[in-house]
Amino acid sequence: MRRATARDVAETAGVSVATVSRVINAATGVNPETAAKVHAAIAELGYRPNGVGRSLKTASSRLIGVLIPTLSNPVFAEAVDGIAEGVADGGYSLLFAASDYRREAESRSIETLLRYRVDGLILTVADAADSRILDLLDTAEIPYVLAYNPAGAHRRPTVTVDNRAAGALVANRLVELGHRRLGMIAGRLPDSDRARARHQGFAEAAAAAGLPLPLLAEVPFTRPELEPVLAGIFAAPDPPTALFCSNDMLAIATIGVLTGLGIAVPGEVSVVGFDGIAIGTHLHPTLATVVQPSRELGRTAARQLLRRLGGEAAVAPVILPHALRHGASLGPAPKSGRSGASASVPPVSSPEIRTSTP
Amino acid sequence: MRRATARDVAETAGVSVATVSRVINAATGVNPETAAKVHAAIAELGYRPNGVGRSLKTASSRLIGVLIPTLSNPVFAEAVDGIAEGVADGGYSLLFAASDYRREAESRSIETLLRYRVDGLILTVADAADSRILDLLDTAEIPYVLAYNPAGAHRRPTVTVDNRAAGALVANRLVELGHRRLGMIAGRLPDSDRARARHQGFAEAAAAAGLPLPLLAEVPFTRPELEPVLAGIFAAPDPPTALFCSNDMLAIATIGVLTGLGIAVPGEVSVVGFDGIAIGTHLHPTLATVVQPSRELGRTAARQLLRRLGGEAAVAPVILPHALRHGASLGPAPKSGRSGASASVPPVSSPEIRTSTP
DNA sequence: TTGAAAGCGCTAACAC
DNA sequence: GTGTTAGCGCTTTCAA
Repeated sequence: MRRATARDVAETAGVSVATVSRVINAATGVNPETAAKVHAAIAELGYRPNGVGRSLKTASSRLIGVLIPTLSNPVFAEAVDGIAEGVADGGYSLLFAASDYRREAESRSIETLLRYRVDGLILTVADAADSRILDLLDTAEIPYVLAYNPAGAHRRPTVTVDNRAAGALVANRLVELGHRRLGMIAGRLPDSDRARARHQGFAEAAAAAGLPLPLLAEVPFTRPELEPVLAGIFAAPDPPTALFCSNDMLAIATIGVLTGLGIAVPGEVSVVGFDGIAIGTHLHPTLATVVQPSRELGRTAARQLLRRLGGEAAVAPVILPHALRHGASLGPAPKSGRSGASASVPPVSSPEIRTSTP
Repeated sequence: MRRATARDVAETAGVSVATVSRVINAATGVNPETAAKVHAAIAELGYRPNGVGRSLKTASSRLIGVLIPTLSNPVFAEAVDGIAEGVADGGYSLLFAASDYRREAESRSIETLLRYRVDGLILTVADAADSRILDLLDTAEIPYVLAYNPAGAHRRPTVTVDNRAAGALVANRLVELGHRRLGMIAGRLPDSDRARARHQGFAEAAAAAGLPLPLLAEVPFTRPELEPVLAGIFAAPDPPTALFCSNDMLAIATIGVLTGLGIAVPGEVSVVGFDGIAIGTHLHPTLATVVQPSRELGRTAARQLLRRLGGEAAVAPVILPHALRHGASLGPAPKSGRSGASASVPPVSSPEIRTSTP
């Protein structure tokens, strides 16, 4: 049976389609009796307004496009849950896509979302400062808000934390605990401006504390082969006593591999993650990490976008607070490491910055 | 600047809109030179076909609606990732909604998805056997495939595991380990037919082994208050020595609360979860659980739906294999429990069913 | 308060 | 191989 249209309703109710439209849209100026007839017809026919027809006419789809790297990382899943919450108030629905951290997929997915004529977009891209597709969105004046991507010279609207300060916070905390040889395990830096900002803050703070340049190992975001990487690092002389991982999933995998290699965490090496995924507190050892408020971040991004869609001019970046969560994966530098060099480490003091002030 | 339409492209290229449409849709029977002119015009104008117009004309949106309880549980996040993978091949996009386990939200969200004229739906509902909204979908002949919901007398297409057999598998394994007093912590049974099926299999197998009726505690799916529940259970005489939780998130929370109460896992009580979320193997203690292949489940649901959309008649339910994953949260029954009754437990043997044969 | 009619952007007959 | 045209379902002037 053909789906009922407004025209069918009109005929059944003995009115015109214009009146049906008015009733559906709760417009004023409809005789209550007429409205009742229309409602009766709607119920009788099981009529459901066709949003496609409406979109075509009104040039507004009530759709928000969402693009994130992957739902398999809880940090993004939680943010999307937050976005869904945030846009529901405005009566919007979510058109979803995942890029799997691939830049071509990023452009392709956004193109697809645009074909559906989404009213706006919420995106986590590889690099907010260097993105052809964002340039295109700017040119076409298509409203969007970034999530997680750092604010910067690009002046693009985003909701994020201060990744650089957070990276520095981790380095300073490690220094306080007596660590002198630091390392960072990160997803490929070109694929993540967040990871880059975290690394920058981390390296800068290490330098400021008079430490040697932290070791840096870049791995693919998807299915990273950590075993050879970590085995290599810890086979070399003077290995790091602390590793900062650019996200929690990586940190969890790192701890697993280290343990498998017979390297004690945090006895021989401390591990700190980033994101603060909920499960971290239940791990063994519990995961030390920088917590960012993902659900709130998603909600805020949604709110910002709706504001923009509501007519407000370009919205400013929002920097949400982050915090270092202590965990059992983080401990003091070993007194006698694999290289026994730690005896020469002088005590170091560093500013007590645990939480950013947004 | 107004968005370019096919008409603009036609004028720029000096052809008709019909030709533009043919070029866009890679139709045969277009002179290569003409096609080149059209492509040039498309590039010049930055034209992007309007999917809304197309949908209206073709009565097909190339949209799949997805409704799940929440993305905060990795079991669903992974499935959605799988769905996204699965529908991408067919050129479909995902319209996403979360019900937060609330039945009203379920109906409301599906109604919304239908307004967008999705071509089909992939859903996890509270109860597949008793759902007004599914009745409606059946009546309206709107293609859908359930995910996770058990197959049953309702004869609705679904992709799932044999939840009842899996529940029995857990009970039998517990019996093998000498447990005689079993308990189950579940999300509210009316809100989850999966949890009900798992409970049924669990209770049946316990009965078959001659055990007393397992204790059952139902808690809300969202932010369950486990502390008073568990404190109550373990303050009573003869508390269970093993708890089966209806999902991994609940199991993780349960272990946390038990530990906080000073009850050793698995020393005093064993805990087994359900879902097999990836992180489970990194927990402390590692989580014993029934693994279901979530990503594959999502992919399969997508494939089944596409098949249905491709013209095939009603698709049959698909039962994917499950497996019991051992973990440190599961151990033998304590020799001398809090009640010292275990000495009278006779040795029990049970069938060696570890994996279903789908 | 209600109706008639135009038209949003596209595709698909059908004609040439 | 290409153009003309009707119309998908809806909203929205404009008239009555």
